[in-house]
Amino acid sequence: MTQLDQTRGYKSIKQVVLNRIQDGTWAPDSFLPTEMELATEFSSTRTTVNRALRELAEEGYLERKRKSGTRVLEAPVRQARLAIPLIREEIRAAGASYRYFHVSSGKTPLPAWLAGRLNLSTETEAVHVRSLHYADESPFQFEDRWIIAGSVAGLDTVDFKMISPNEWLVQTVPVSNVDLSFGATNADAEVARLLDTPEGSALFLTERVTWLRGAPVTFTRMYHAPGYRMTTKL
Amino acid sequence: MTQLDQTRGYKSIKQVVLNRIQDGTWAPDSFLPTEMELATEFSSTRTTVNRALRELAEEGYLERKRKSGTRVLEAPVRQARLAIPLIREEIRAAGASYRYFHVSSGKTPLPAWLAGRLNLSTETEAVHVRSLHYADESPFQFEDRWIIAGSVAGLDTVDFKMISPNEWLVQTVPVSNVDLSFGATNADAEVARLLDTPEGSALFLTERVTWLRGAPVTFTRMYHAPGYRMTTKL
DNA sequence: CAGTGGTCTAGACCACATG
DNA sequence: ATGTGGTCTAGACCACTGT
Repeated sequence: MTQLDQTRGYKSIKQVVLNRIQDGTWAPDSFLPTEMELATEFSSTRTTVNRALRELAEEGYLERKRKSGTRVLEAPVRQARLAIPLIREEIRAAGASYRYFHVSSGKTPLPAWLAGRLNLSTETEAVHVRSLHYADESPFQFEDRWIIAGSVAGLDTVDFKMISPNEWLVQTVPVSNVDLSFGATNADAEVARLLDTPEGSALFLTERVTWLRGAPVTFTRMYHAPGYRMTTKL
Repeated sequence: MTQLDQTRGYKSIKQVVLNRIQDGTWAPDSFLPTEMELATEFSSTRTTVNRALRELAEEGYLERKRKSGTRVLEAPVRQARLAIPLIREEIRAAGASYRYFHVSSGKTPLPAWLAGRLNLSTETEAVHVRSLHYADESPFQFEDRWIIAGSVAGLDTVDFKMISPNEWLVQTVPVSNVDLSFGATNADAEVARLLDTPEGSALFLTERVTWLRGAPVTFTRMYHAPGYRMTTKL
């Protein structure tokens, strides 16, 4: 089937295997030869074959199980990798200048819908920050954020008129777990005003819950200005 | 800083390194010891340390360069992995029954905007298929798809009244590359009618270009019914 | 129990980036 | 020129799982 695969290395093995899947040599749901057999065929070692197959499995093409072997997946579970940059970086990367604008902030008990969602008491206090992110003087994103009081040290002393909550949290809570949700929503009167768009415009909406060691730290709704696209390549 | 890391293996090394990043032992923008040094510290080999660091780099925590070494990234470029299931599976997984409905199909030259986007001549012929995917008798997604004539064998003999283009393509073109784009759009009159929603509703929109060996095969716009959410974890 | 992938070791050479 | 990560080899033992 394949010939002259004289280039060496796990990458070329990956490519050959992918080609054989694409051209049907190894049909969906069928099993590949064992690592040992492939190592012999490619005049390589099992270690190298293993890396090639392991990566292909991670990319969603193969399923590997001890004892049974390596199987070609029928409908490859395609995975997209989304990069989630800081908004400042995202805007800069698009070649625009970035500006942060503070709309409002203050301490308040969690609204009931959010307390329920985070599985916290409605008496939990939070800092509610609303802000705008501009790209070249056009509103790019409206950010509506709650930060749970007591979840992060130093929260009481931050002035969100000066620094965006995102930037501050990234500095303060370097690594955490995140739940993301994407959807669409019609702009209500206030969001429309803030984003300088007609009421009812379809906005791309991102919701994000950040957890630190199992406890929620912050919940954010981000409303993107009309026309925003989130893209990915596989 | 860290103690009693008696568990062995590249996974435990990953965990220890992550902990040291989180607790500030290795601050952002600072350099880690070399693989050799870490191998000594963990009583392991460079191969094993290499795997741990390689995976952490792939997950966005580290940047590795020959000669300079391994650096802790300031703001980890968080990446989300989105699973892109077949819509039939997505609906079934949500516990609803799936039904496919054919709206229209026919052969036509590519519209200019699409030809430009795919870098093809406007004289290129394509099959244009429009269809609906129902979840429990509610419209779930409207699919507006062009399939490039000649890009796939057997296209002329398929009856898209019987099989959804997605299902057919998955069977026919097992492996391919995909560009994805997500956004929001207001429902126009026709889409509103098809999805049984008021005109102007904010819809979550997915656009997808599928490539086979560098040539475009199909372009799809998928309009999701109001309320649709795409979720993931980091 | 036996077969297959998962991982580790010890050592080597190579590729690339920096001084 | 030199240091660091990138990868390969050859061999070994282990862990899971199907029979």
